Amino acid sequence: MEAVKTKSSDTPRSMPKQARRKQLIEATIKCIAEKGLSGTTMADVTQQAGLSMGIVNLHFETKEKLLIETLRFISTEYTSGLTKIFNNEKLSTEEKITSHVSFDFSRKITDRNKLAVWFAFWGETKSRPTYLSICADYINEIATNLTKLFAELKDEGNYTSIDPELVCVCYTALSDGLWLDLLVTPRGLKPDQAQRVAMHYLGTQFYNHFSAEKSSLRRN
Amino acid sequence: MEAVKTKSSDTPRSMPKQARRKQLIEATIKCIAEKGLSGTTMADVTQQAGLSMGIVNLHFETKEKLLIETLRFISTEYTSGLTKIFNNEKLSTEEKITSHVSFDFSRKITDRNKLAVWFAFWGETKSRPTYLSICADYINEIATNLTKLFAELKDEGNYTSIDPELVCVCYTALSDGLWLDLLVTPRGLKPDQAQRVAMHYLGTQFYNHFSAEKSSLRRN
DNA sequence: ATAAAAAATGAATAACCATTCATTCGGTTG
DNA sequence: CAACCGAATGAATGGTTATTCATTTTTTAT
Repeated sequence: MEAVKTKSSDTPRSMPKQARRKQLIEATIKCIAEKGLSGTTMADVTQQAGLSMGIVNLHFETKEKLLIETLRFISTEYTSGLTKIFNNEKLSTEEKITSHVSFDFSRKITDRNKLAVWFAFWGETKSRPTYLSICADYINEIATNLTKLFAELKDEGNYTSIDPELVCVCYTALSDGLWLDLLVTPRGLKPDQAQRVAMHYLGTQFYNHFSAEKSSLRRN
Repeated sequence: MEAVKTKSSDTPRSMPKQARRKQLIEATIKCIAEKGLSGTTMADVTQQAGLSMGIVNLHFETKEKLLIETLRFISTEYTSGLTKIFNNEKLSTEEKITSHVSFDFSRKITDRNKLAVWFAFWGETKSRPTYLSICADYINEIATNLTKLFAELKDEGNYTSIDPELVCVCYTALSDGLWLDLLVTPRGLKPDQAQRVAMHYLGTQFYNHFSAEKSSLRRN
């Protein structure tokens, strides 16, 4: 942890409560990425935020609640981005799916700090019901929407043998697994290559909509 | 943590050193699954093993080294299983691939305790070079073998437009993502359904070898 | 300008936890 | 069976860390 991001002087006390909470959550994300979930201390987080020790307890009561809000933050960021695409009436079904994939592999989402946070929490879902519940919620929400999109495209394109639910499970798993590649082997796969791999799969299902020619691992 | 697995009386002092180490590693896996990586203490592990506090330091020197050996244990278990399949000369290429998939979704591998351990360590790879290095090693080893299998099947089946490397990346990511499904939503997807999803993808690539009819999410 | 309220501070506290090591235990050997 | 030796024990130690709260700083209201 080298330099702090934000000095107290940059963040007046008059700022809305919500903003300070966000500042602390972002410091938490950075700390989890740099020291791991098990190595992140209150001192780390507050120092990263450029604030003093007691500040987390003032705004979140306990460390555990800060962690829960951190998970909720990245979950909400993810689902709200996807919901916006899903509800955008200017987009065709095909465009919604393409946007969904682009979003999944956008810089904002595939930032390695955030990927590290996702995996850290996933690794603890078995022991913490609260984490599990938050994850189950966003997974269900996204699955519902995405399955609908695949069902729509199936109708529009007269794809008779497609099972939208299966394609949703498969795409989602693929996307999560590609995130792991981006986290663990940063010098291997790049986000745009990962995106092509995801499109390659969709191309196998909706061959008239998503061409396979752009799915090579190598740059065109 | 309810009952301890092994009483001291079951594990005489004369047992080989290697066996005691394994016993402690297995206790560690159980603890990580039940309390999370961040919540696992030396007292937890030794109690789970039915042994006394100082035992980990006696056999592993430090907690950190115990954790590293735990990651190495599950990595080795996984790669050695796959290597055995890859080197089995009685199997055809097609059978090797099917066996690989079966192994990926076998009880031994999709045990939720072990899945929790995988994700816990993945979440810390960014902050711990040792974890990263262990993961990179097994990933590369498996990718090399699996890509070879896909290249062989491509030749054997005259599939002209397949990119074996792409299929390997895609299958591996899919498999990891399905593990996440098995970990996070245990009441949803079951291992045999996950296996069908994986075969569904392979069926899109090697349609003459892996029929699509067995890829439904629902039971046949 | 002043008082009251709110936000933030950080030293002190209390709980927790990895590690140590003097002692005990169990198995082996002569 | 007695002496020995490696394995195991667990109470004690010392370092770490989450949380508290009396005090200080800043903002807002009058």
